[in-house]
Amino acid sequence: MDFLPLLREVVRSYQAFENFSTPHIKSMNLTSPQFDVIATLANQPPMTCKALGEKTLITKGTLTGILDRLEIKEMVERITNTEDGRSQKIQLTTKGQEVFSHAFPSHMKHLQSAFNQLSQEEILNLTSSLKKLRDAMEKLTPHLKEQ
Amino acid sequence: MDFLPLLREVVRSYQAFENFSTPHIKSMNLTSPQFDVIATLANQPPMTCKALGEKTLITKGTLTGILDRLEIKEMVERITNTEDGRSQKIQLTTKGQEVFSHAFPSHMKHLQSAFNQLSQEEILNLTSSLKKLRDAMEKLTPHLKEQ
DNA sequence: CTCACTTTGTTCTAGTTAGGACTAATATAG
DNA sequence: CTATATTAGTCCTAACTAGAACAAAGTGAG
Repeated sequence: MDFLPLLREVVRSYQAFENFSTPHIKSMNLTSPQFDVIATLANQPPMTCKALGEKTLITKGTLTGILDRLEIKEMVERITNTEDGRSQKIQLTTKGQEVFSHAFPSHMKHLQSAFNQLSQEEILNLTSSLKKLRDAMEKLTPHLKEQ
Repeated sequence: MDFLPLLREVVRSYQAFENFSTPHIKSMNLTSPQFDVIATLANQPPMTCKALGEKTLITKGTLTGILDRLEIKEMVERITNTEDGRSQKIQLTTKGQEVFSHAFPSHMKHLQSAFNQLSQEEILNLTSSLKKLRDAMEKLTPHLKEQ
């Protein structure tokens, strides 16, 4: 019945993840959302803002600014969508792909050093327990009109 | 060895928590960090910004702005610290206490409806597994000179 | 005591963040 | 076909976020 310790731990472990992950991403001259966008676009056909937002869990108003900054850095470009005039498609530039090919493996290695400390079984159990908690909350969350 | 599903689930379940919790707090005319500060100050002797930041996991630069807004709303006040001229002590005003006495039980009830869906055993297991993951990351996080 | 170091909180900057108003384009009902 | 509704993305606002530079106050070694 006492869920407060779990609630605190959810918040704290998420923050611990951010504190562990973010400085490493910063050291490669990216922000966390920028890294997220690049990793999502990599090795994929160009996708719309909507699709990109759904995959990264970044809302549209936020995504515009992140894409603006990645465009300035010439890592991403917006191209016209011939199928639908309302939207554009987003894709990595050559420079964006080069950044990805270095930053992604490097960051995975960084993360691995932490996750390594859990057994495969613990990882699986934790994943499914978290999903159950997430489902419980999502079921009760007033929807969120998908961006 | 494949930790990506867990990583995704940590991020997603945290976001699900935010999406579930935040709208309810907003409906009481507070932001999540403001609620957090008020709940931390309630039923406690006045504390310094430093102590408040450590308890809420809000860094000092951020905390200044949050306290400014809570002061404008007259829910919190900064009082001089007679023991140390560098710092002040923060405390709830009478209005802040009144807001807390309504908002806190109401929000706990809201959260309970989600956490209720997990058994006590699941809650305990999840809490300790998350703590283990957090410890693994904190151990490897370059310190972070405690604000 | 005095100078160097540390600590506390504010200020500043750059970047998210969500949500709502808005425009342009598409889809749909009649 | 046409008026209406929906959808995609941008812009705007208010707030949070970390981190670094800063001033004021306290601490400690000599």
